[in-house]
Formats: sequence, structure tokens, C-alpha cells
Amino acid sequence: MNFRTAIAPLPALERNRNLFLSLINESTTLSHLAQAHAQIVVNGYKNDISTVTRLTHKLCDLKAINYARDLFLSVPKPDLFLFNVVIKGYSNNNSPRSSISLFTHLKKNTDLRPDNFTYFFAISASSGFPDEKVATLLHSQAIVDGFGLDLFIGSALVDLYLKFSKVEFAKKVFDEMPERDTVLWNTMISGLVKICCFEDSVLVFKDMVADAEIQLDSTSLAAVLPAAGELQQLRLGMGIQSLATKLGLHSHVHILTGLISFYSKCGDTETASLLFDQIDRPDLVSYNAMISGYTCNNETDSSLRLFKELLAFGERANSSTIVGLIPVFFPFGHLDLTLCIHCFCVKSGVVSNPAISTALTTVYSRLNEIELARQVFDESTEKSLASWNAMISGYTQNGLTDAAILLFQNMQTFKVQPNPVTVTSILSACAQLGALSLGNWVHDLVKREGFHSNIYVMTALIDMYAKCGSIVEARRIFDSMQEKNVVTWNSMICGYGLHGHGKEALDLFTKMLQFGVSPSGVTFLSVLYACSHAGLVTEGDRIFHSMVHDHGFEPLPEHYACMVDIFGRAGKLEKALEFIKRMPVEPGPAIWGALLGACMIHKETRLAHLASKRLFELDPENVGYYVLLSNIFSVDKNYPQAASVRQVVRRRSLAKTPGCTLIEVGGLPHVFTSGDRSHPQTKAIYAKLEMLMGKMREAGFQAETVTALHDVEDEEKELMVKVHSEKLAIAFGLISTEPGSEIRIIKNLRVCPDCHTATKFISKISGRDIVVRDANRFHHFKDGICSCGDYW
DNA sequence: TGAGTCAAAA
Repeated sequence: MNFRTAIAPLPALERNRNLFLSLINESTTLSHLAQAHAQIVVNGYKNDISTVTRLTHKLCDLKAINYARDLFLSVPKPDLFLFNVVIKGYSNNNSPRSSISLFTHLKKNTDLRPDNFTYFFAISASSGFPDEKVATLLHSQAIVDGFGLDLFIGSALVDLYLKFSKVEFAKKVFDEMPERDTVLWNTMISGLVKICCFEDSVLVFKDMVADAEIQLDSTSLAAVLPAAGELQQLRLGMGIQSLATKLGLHSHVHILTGLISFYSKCGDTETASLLFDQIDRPDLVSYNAMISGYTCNNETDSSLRLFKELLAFGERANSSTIVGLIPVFFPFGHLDLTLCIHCFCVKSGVVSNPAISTALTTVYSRLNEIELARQVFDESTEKSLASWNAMISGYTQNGLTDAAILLFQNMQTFKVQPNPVTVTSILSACAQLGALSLGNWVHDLVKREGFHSNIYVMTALIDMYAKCGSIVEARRIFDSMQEKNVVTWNSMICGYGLHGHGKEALDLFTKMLQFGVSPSGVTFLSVLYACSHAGLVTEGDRIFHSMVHDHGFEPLPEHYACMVDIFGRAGKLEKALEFIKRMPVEPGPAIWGALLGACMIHKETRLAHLASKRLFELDPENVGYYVLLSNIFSVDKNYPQAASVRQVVRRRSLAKTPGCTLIEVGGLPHVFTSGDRSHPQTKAIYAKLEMLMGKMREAGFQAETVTALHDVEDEEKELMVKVHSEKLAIAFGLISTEPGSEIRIIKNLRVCPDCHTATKFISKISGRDIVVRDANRFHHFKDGICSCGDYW
């Protein structure tokens, strides 16, 4: 009993009001609340605005939104306070539209003026809309009404814009705030982390640490820890840990859990489990972090042990536990066990949880069970953005680029807004497919949505432009990026390699080292690859040695294969063989394949037999080797042998991938196969081809027949190769694009020597630049010369 | 006199 009530009892009205208020506060169920409501009505308090407001609020908390609405409507003249409570109530009960309608009603039909609370609640509600349009509208109204600089509203806006991946908008709000409190900083950091802008979030965190005015709290540290883990920045994570100790937050359960996840992502489960033991009473989230930590590091026994321990404590596992546990099985390709977990999820009803269905989709696509992945995706009733992203990237990683793009378009008809993760996947699909016009469209989307500070997105754009033939545009983006990581550098170097620009690739590699960026295995592969395609033998040799001796890298089979390729393409076949013999590891199919490819270019039959013999032993399923070998016999005019190799292929019913070529005209893709007559303009295409062949022969063109697989007469062979898909695509390009414009085509296999020579002639005759992307690299044909130097 | 933002696993 407090002093005031002791000496002077409250007036009756106030005393009763307090009674009702505490009655409402203590209610934990709807029926308690209904009883309290009855008491209020009986005692004539049904028009007491503060009591009714408290009751309405509590009803909203208990999810009785319709009850709350009826109560609100029964009040003859609700004040701003009550409006605010109901606007928030709708927002918290999955009714953002009702929330915003009420806000509009308040502005239009009452003489009340919204205050900072009203705007705060309405802006929070606008996160339930498919895009940020409602939010920007409210934002501008808030500014007009003088609440633009309110810290709560500022934080809500930053949170919201980041949820819609509008990084630039969020930054603008953040920068324009006259004062920034801890919460505003935290909102910025955690929002960036949630949309995978890890680099950005770390930069903001560092700014926050540098700001002496601002106090860091456990939220700040917990927010940035996932970024440190994703970026595998061990020093940063340890820095955060010591900061936590300095601030006395080291036993805070959120921070310990974050650190467990961090160390697990860095591969250090030992430290993670030490931290786990430091938690007094680990909760479900901590268990899940540790379980998934063990799982990611393939310590499956520990995962399962901890899972059992969790159940033994009587804790119920939730969807995240399963999500963390499912991948236990896929490093071993244990499809049956994944199916088992799937069944368990179906039986216990958690399969409708979007996190679970997303995890299952991911696991199935990593097991290359793309149909099962799609089935789970289709059956999930509640699709989150993550579900869409998992399915799209599943398609992309399995090379099903058409399906990925189709699903991406489908997602947009469902009004699901793509985020940077979606964009990164879809750009990878464009890169694989060479779909430049879709790539351009996605680039516009990146600009529109403000994703251009996302390092993953920008790196994917570089890759896309490089693989779609626009190496200059790729470099422009590369140069425009302030923050680059090793993948960014790799993509650019690899792009130069694809285009045969060996010198540029080497220059960039040198620059990368000067910038202090540590090269990865992929970096060396890209540089070696570039050397190979540009015939830079000495440089390649030097880089390989530097990789082993200066950088301490253990070469992988693909590095060895690349070296064999460098020697082999340059015609130094004996040197290549010598290199293979000196390798400290047993040469695998990639290495012999590289040698065989080189033998093919240089028509070296003796070594080809050796290489192919090894290949048949190591990789009997791969058709490519049979084709190469058969071609080599054909070169020697040893047709019976060539035929017998082809028979092996037929007997084992190994199918050769049919060659096809894609060309985009007017933003539409046209695909041609060899001898194709299905195109609506077939007649004109073949006529153009006839005309070209005539002019080419006049200019001295002779058909190269080496790769024609059949031992028929030369003249007949000429007829067969001249309708290769690339020739059809080029002919179509010539008749359907502006004179003088560049022609770009994409071939799924390596371009054959005949088409290569023919394209050189065509580029000269037609005065067109022709860019050909084949399975290995780019060829830029100009004025009768190819950028590859006939060397591919 | 009844209302408010950010945080750990997936």
C-alpha cells in the first residue's frame, strides 16, 4: 500500500478504475478478460476511455482481434490513443490492410491528427505488404507532419526498408537522423545481416564501435556475430568476444549462442562446445546452434548425441532443430535417411513449417533429387522468400537454368519481392545460359531495388556479364565496387580467361596481390586457365610454382589438369606427359582428359591412345572421350577403328550430347540444332547460308571435315557439317539484325574446327563482329580473325 | 489515463 492511498483514499471513480485495470492486467485467458469486461459494463465503466483502451490492448495481445474491433466500434468517440492501440492491434494480428485502412480513416474522417505513435504503428504495419510502396507513402506523410526525425520512427523505417532490401533507402534514413541511439545502430546492423549484406553490416558495426558517444549492448554484438561467421572472419569474431568480456556481457546467453554459431562456421567446434558448456541452462536455441554447428562440420555423432540429450531434458525439438539436423545425412548422400526425416516431419505435421520445407528442398536439391525438392516446394502451403530462393538456387546449381528462370517469373506473379539472394541465383542462371537480355533486366532491378552495395549481387553481375560476352561491362562494374572480396577478384580474372585475355588476367592477379587480397585455390585455377587460353606457357609455369612454393597451396587435380592443358594446347605434348609422370599424386580423369584434348588439337595419335586407354579405365561412362578418340582415328583415316569406337558408344547406349546453339534476337532466344528446319524462317536462313558458302569458297574456304564422325566421302561430309547449329544461328543473326551490329551466339559444346574457320570467313565477308561462347571459352571474330588465335 | 523500435539457432 503506498503512502497516498494510506492517508487519502482515492476517489471512487479512480479506485474502481485501478481495480479494473489490474483485473485486465492479470487476465491470462480470453474468458478472464470476458469476465472483466462484464464487470466493467455492469459497473457503468463501458465508456471510460482508459479502461476500454487497456481492455482493447489486452484483447489484441490475446489475438482476439474481432472482439477488440467490436469493442472499439462500440466507443462513441474514440480518442487518438485508442486508435493507436487498434492500429497496432491489426498490425500484430496479420491484418496490415485493416491497420492501414484505419489509419486512413483516422486521417480522412476524424478531426484527430496522427502523432508519432500513430505513424510508428502504421509504418510497422506496412511491413506486411508485398513491397515498400505503402511504407514510402507513410514515410513522406510522417515527414510532412513533422515526425521524420523521430528516433522510433527512424528505427522502424530502417528496419522496414531493409526488410524490403532497400539498402539505399535505409542508409538515407539512418544518415539523416540528427541523433542516433543504440537501437537505431542495432536495427541497421541486424537488418543488413538478415538480408545477407554481411560486409556492409560489419562496416556499420565498426563505425558504431568507433563512435564514442554510443554505448554498445548485447544486441549490437549478437547482431553482428552472424556476419563474422558468414564471412569466416576469425579475428572479427574474436574481437567481438573480447568486447563482450570488456562490457561484462560474456555470459549473456544470446552472445554465447551467437559465438557457438560463429566458431562452428569457422570450423572450430571445439571452442563452440566449450562455450556451450559455459551456458548455465542452455535453451532450445542454444541447443539448435550447437547441433547445427556439429552438423555443418560433419560431426554427425555429436549432433545426434546432443539431439538425444535435448529430448532427454524433456525439451521439445522445434523446426529449427530439424533444420539443423537434416543436413547430417547429405554429406554422405544418404537419400534414404533424408526421406526418413521427411516422413517424420510429415507425420508430426511440422512439414508445413516454411523453415522445414525450405531445408528439405535444399537437401534434396543438393542430393540432385530435384524432383523431390520440387515436390516439397509445391506441397508447402506457406512459402517464405527463403523457400522460393532455395528452389531457384536448387535449379541453378543443378544446371536447370530454364526451370530456375521460369520459377523466378512465377514468383513475381505471386507478388513475392526478390531479395539479393534471389537475384544472385538468377544471375548465375543467366550466366550459365548466356541470357544477356534477362541479365540486363536483372541489372535494372538491382539498380531499382538498391542492391548495388551488396557484394554478392555485384560479383554475380560481373560473372553474368563476363559469361554473356560483355567483358567491358563486367570490368566497369568491377571497377565501380568499393568493397571486393576474393570471389569478386576471381570472377573478373576468370572472365578475362574466358575471353582469352591472358595479359589482363595476369595484370589483375598482380593487382590483387598488391591489394593484399589472399588468393584462393579458385584464383590460381582462373589465372592458370587464362594462361592456357592465351598460350602463356612460361607465365603459367611460373604461377604454378609460385602457388606451391610462395603461397603454400597443395595443388588439386584441377590445377594439375590445367597445367597439362597449358603445355598440351601449346603443342608441348611431351612436356605435358613428363609433367604428368612427375606429379606426386595419381593422375585422374581430368588430367588424362586434358592431354587427350590437346592431342586432338595437334593431331597426335600416339599419345592419344595412351591417354584414352587410361580414361576408359578410369571413367568408362564419359562419352566425350569416346568422341575424341573416334575423331583421332578419323584423322588418321583409320575409319574401321573409328567405327568400332562409336560402336562401343552405341552398345553401352551412351548418348552424345546433341549440339545446339542459341541466339537472342529482339530479347527472344532462338535455339538451333544441327540440320534444324523447325524455325519459321528456315527457308531464308538456308538461302543465306548457301549464299555465304558460295562467297566463302570464292575467298578460299575449304571445309574441315575432321570432326564429322562418319567415314563418308569428303563431299558428303561437307554437306553434313555445313548445317551445324552455329552456322544456322549465325545465318539467322545476319538476316534478322541491323547490318553492322554485333552477333552473339552460344554453343553448348566446343565449337568445331570447320565452324570456327567458317565463322572467320563470315565475319570478314559480312563485316560483322561475331562473338561465340562455346563450352569452354569465348571467341571474338572480327575481320577474318579470331581472338583465340586458333587455339582452343 | 490507456500505446512504441533492435538481439542468439534455421
